[in-house]
Amino acid sequence: MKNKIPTYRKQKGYSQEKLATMLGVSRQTVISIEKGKYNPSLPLALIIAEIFETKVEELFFLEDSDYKKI
Amino acid sequence: MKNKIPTYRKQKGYSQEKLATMLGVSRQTVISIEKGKYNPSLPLALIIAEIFETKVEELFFLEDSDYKKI
DNA sequence: TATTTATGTAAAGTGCGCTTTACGTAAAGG
DNA sequence: CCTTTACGTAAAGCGCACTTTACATAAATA
Repeated sequence: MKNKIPTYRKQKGYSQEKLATMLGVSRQTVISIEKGKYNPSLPLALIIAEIFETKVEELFFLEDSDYKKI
Repeated sequence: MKNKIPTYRKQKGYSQEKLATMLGVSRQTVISIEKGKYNPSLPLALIIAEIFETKVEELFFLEDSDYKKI
């Protein structure tokens, strides 16, 4: 899964740590999600979309590998 | 998290097993997600929304308990 | 130069998403 | 009746989402 979180985050002028605090997760979690190391849970993805005033589909993108994994 | 999956599923005339096959997951997974026993992964949620031609936000709803858990 | 801010990696632990297998129940149709 | 279809519960196992802690680097600034 790829995502546009860094773009939206910088647009708002948030650091990774600031965003982590707003989301109620660790800074490591934000880093790992931005880098695509793993996928956020659904509740977390919904909250991220809420914070950036957009939709989950606008922020996260399935890749071929995602379809195969499930 | 609550969801509208049963409604959309019945609208399409799919059994839980049929939906599970389409999603590439087990029937147990569909049952558990519909009943709210646990949340689908983000890739799975995106694929479900795709199948029902709607958005993740239309299908899944955060509750107070979700915000507290994270 | 020393410190602060922002970003990144690594590694070990916990809980949950999803699987498989098995069993139970109710409705519908042969 | 008997079988099929659809839905449901239970339980054990695996891998990943997320945590915490520690350490590293580069840029900005005092």
